[in-house]
Amino acid sequence: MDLGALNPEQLEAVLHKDGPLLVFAGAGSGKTRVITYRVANLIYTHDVPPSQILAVTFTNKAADEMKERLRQLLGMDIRGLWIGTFHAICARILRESGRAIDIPPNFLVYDESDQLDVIRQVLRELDLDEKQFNPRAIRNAISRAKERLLTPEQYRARAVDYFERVVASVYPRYQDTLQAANALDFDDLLLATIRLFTEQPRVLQRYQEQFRYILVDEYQDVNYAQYVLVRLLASAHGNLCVVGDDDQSIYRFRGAEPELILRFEQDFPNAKVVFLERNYRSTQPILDAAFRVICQNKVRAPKRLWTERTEGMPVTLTPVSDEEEEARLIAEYIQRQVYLGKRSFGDFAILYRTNAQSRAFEERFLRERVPHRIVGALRFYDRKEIKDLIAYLRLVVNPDDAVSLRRIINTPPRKIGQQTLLAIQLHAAERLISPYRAMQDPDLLKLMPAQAVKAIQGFVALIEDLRAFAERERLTPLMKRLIERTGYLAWLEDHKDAESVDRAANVRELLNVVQRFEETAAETHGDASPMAFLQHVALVTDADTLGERGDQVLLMTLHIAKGLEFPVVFLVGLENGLLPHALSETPADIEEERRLCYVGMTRAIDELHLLFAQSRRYYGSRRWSEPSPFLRALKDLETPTLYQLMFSSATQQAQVGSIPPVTLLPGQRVRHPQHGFGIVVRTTDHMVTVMFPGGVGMLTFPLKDAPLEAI
DNA sequence: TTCAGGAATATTTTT
DNA sequence: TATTCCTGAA
Repeated sequence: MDLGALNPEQLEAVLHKDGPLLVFAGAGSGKTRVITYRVANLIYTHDVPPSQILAVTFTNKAADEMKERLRQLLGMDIRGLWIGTFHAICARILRESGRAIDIPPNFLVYDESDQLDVIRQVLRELDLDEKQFNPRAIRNAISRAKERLLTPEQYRARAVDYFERVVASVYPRYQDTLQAANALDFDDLLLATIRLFTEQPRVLQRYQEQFRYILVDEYQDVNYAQYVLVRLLASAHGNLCVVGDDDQSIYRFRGAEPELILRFEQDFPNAKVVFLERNYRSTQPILDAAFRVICQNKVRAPKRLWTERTEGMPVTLTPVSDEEEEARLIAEYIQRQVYLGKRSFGDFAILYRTNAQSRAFEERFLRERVPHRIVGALRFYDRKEIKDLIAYLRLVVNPDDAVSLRRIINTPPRKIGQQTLLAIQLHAAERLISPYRAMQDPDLLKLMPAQAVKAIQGFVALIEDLRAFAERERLTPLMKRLIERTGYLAWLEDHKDAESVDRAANVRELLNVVQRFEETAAETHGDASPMAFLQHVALVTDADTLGERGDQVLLMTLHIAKGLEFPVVFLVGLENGLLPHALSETPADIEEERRLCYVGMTRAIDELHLLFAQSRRYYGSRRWSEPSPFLRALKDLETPTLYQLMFSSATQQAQVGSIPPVTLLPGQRVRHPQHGFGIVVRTTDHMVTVMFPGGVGMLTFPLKDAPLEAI
């Protein structure tokens, strides 16, 4: 193993063997390299068996990449190594050892939409109006409670205001419903593992002995429950290495506690602390701009990135009139660069705060044939038709799954309507059995009309047929039979509209996905059971689906962009209300938004372009916006506009050519007799567009006799 | 029970 | 602007 490629700080982190270690790894500081070398060094130099190492990553993709790099680095079988997200690792522990606290190994993982379905159901039971009590807000409140390890009773005791009291009444029923369905939500995976470890000390001891070395990546995004879990596992031997960057904590809204990384030295006294501040990614101008933004935050560990790439293009800052101009300008810039042979499409990324912002780009790029890909907008597994088929599979694996049953009992239509379903659920609730069991209960059937009985029995026969088939056949044939027997594909093919054609294609694609899953499972972890597939479906994230990059412009949210890098980054929508988002109120919220801005800026390798629009469409109506207050930090920087950049290079290109002389170039400051000071943002052969501050906005004049004076 | 069409309404990031 | 919700007709 060649350690020569590491800088002194990286080497320090890699060579540290026993005891707590905290690595502040700034953006682009070679963090992944440090982590993989550290693990490799433990195995290679210190003969630590891979099975004694636990590495927690933030995404499944990060886990896969780490595995791959280690395999290359060590050239050996590292299958024994435990690498994965908190959720995946907890699920694995619970399937192995959950029996000890009465969790059957075939539990399902409920995702957010399953959770919402349960909450709506509970609200109905409690006769509460879901218009008045937003199921999403309740879900979040329950999730926050679980992250802080609060049981329903403890939560109730703390509930103060009306909303909290409503949550307090939903929470226990929600929990009972999940348990009855043999399902765990994301938070339960952690909660149940902690419960397992505290109630069964011998189980804890076993895992403590197994995981002699623990490594947690993205420690700044760890929540309280995850922190408790790590402490439980690491307390025996103290060989805990955490890696993170408080400046890149962007999941506070999801319960992450960036304070934990700042507190690490108190939690684990004698911890060695290493700062990785040398940046291998960006140019100095990019780092300068990013630092100016992030150092405005009050709560942060002082540090500053540096680089040897002292030369570079200036960061640009461009006002545009609206989201359409934003998209048009960027499309034009990209196309010029590509056609001049300077870049390919895959070098560009557009980063934004909210998914809705992708719309304008999508439309423009489609029209101008700019190859692009929107990352994570709609997960493959979130499509209705895929969710439906997955629901069938879930029901086959676990017939008590009431959420899935409700979802597909009448999809495709099989004459089981609202009335019938209500009768089934009522009967189930009375007898304390799951709806599926109720459907097999003669006591219920004898009360129902013959037509309904026939429909119900048909449905039960379908599921039972698939269950029997699943006993002896593998996943792919099971899925094939499922699609055929449910009549799902045939149902879609009946409709000839474009949407149904799309959906039918997705259904066929699902078969490919299943097949690929089986193949990779055979190569790696070995488990290709329907249950393993379901867990995979529940735990894969948007970032995981990024896959190999084609030669396409990538569009994604700032959250998804974390950990990635691109030669040219456009950070768009830098407006007050968008970034920072209007819903962030407290100073801590604003600091998180500023970190989000910082994360976006530090994704750039060579060029960083910042844009903000003067007005933007929100749900059909146009709204005016101010530039983001974060931009004030850049006021002393030399920041040309993208227009200036394009024009100066265009004039260079065409010096011999015939571009008419223009006096009012973009970026030129001008004065107008009525509107006063303004900046030229766009110049064509005949027209000039000027942006005036103070709500006046953009005005266009004929170039020949514009009432403008250059200043 | 199903489905079409009009009305209402949402409004951040996601393991 | 889209999606979801709701109503009423077949």
